[in-house]
Amino acid sequence: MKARFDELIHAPTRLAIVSLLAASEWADFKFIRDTINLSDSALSKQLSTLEDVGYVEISKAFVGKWPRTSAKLTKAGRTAFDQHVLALQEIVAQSGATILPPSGGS
Amino acid sequence: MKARFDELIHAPTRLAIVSLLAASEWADFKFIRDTINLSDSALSKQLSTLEDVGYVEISKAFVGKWPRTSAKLTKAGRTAFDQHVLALQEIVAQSGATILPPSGGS
DNA sequence: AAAGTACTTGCCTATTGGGAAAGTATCCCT
DNA sequence: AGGGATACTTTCCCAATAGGCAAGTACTTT
Repeated sequence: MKARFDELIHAPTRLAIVSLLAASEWADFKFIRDTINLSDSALSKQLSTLEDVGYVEISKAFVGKWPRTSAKLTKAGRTAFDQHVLALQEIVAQSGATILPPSGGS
Repeated sequence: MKARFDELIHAPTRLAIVSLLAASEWADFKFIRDTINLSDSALSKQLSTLEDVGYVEISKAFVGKWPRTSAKLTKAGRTAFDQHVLALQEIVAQSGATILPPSGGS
């Protein structure tokens, strides 16, 4: 896998979102918002951004009577994340730190 | 060592600078500039920023007749970098990736 | 004297991220 | 039915940031 630094993923908030999604299959809005401690509007915008570039898939389903928005990494999103982690590995490796790549693929 | 995400270090350009400095004792201006491919002004400003917060020490010496500006991580800078790497480790660990901390101290 | 080295500083602009608040749509409660 | 709540989305606004360019500083080479 080729290492590719991804500015979009690197930004602190999106790094938190994407790595959270990398750990879970589907994560819903409230969970993400509360986990990374973000306002509704900020999260909404970041998810739209990530969706626009094809890194996340958004699902809007009704659970009972209530709408629930969930997000999941797309294959492209996971690849970009994995590559970004590799890029961090390369950058940080110079200092003596080592980053091992994700063990789980998509 | 406590993990602490550092926004200042996280920014792409400064992450490149700091991890470069983490690998070398002293690095001089031209070397950093050419390695991370930055303009003089941009590097100058970033080094000033890093110096202002106490993460780098700047040395201005004359080598022969020519001035040479060099930079080195301070202890605080190295600590902040190490802690930031740990913070990345924690974030990324959720996804199945593993980051090992730097092996070499200051 | 003119030009080059080695930066630094000021000016400007483009982009970004986030909060606040209003908007949309639906639902629960009284 | 009206009021408030849930679950977001969108608009408005602002503050911070980064980088390029150009000018400035200080000294050297030709």
